[in-house]
Amino acid sequence: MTNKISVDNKEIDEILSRSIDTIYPKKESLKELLLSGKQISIYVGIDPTADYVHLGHSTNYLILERLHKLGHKIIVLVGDFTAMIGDPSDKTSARVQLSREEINVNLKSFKDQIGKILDFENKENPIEFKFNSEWLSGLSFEKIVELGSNFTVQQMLERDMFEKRIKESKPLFVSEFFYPLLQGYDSVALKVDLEIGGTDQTFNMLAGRTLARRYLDHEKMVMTTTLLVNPVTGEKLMSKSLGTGIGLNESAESMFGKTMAMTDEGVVQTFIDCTRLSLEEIEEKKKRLIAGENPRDIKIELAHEIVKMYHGEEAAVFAEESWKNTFSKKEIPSEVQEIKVDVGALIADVLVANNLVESKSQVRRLLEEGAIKDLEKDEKITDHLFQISAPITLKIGKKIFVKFVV
RNA sequence: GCGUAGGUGGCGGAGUGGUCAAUCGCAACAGACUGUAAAUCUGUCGCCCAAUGGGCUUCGGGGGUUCAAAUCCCUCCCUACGCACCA
Repeated sequence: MTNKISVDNKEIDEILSRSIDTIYPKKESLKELLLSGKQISIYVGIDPTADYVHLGHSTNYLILERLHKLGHKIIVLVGDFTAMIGDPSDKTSARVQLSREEINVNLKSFKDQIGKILDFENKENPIEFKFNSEWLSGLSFEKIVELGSNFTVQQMLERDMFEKRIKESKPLFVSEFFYPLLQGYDSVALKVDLEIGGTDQTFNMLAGRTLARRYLDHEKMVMTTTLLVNPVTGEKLMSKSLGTGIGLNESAESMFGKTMAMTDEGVVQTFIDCTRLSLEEIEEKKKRLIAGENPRDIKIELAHEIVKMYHGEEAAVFAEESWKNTFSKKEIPSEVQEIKVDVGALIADVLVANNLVESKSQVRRLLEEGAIKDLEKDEKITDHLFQISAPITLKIGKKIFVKFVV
């Protein structure tokens, strides 16, 4: 296959700097390779246990999109084998062995979400999918021992994460040492030229670099991308556990709302990492912020841009309108989920039955705190025996809106 | 294998027979203030019950002692540290 490779200097420079933390061995080497006109192969790994992809992940895919457009070969590696081993640091969760079907379901969900960024339908330069169980499940113990001889325990222990756990007298399992070995071996099996991942993957990706050199005498480069963090506090902006992650499969409204709820300090970085706007355009926004423009308005533009990427311009306009009406003008949202209930149903029962609130105790607290409001009458509901006898639109807490019809 | 210290709610970490649904911190949730931002202040934070009260299930698993156990005993599992081992 002879694909035409673009060597657009400006584009390549941007790929090499935008959202990039470090390039190994160095930026110049990769630049040289990209300018050579040769097609290179690039891979990213994904975890098949999760069908949840968030905005933080999108950074890598936006870079891949650019490389793909230049004509390079993209490989998505599904870590079905590594996922099967499970994360030993989280002993509470059982080590799940996913069936091929479950993996396929997650994979489809992944494609639906990432398909908004990467062109999976491209026939001329198709994006390839691989599963690492293909080569990892057949590895002999001998081979694994041999792989292990490429690294020292000291190297492993230097990892921050391990060092920290030793210092804190927390368990560190031998199996955790296998991770970099197996992930590194993926690079050997795939014979790729470049791997892209977040900075948290640095060690594993570099292990692959070592192994590719040993076994293939091949220089595999590594590109680490910055994680979305609050530049002031250093806290992760996209954290599933903190509930701040914005999933790519969320509705336009929810995506818009969550973006607006994001801290101001991360706006510019999010533009850089999660949108396709040019750096010049982003620079403009930054100037406006410095000039003292209300960050909220820049954030609205960000939210609009993000929603547009995943739901289209029309939905973005609508979501923006809807957000402004609901939260700035305090109007009743134009689109509210409707739930049909029986006449006389108790409010607590209904809210719990529809998973809007996790327990009746929680409903009771919300009622006591004045967090549940009848939007049409504009009054708080505090009676725990409140019965729904006529259609009613409720606001529960800050962001749940629901209409009950009888 | 031996010894020592441990295993408590989403996390960290108190509590060592009744006053413990379990101090406190973080996270989370709600209210106020706002821009559904941040910061700040206030409150909530196992589940269930027409309920200033009552019931149920929790403190690694199982069994026991007691009117009463997170707290005592037995047993099993798990972790850290030290000793031993180190082909």
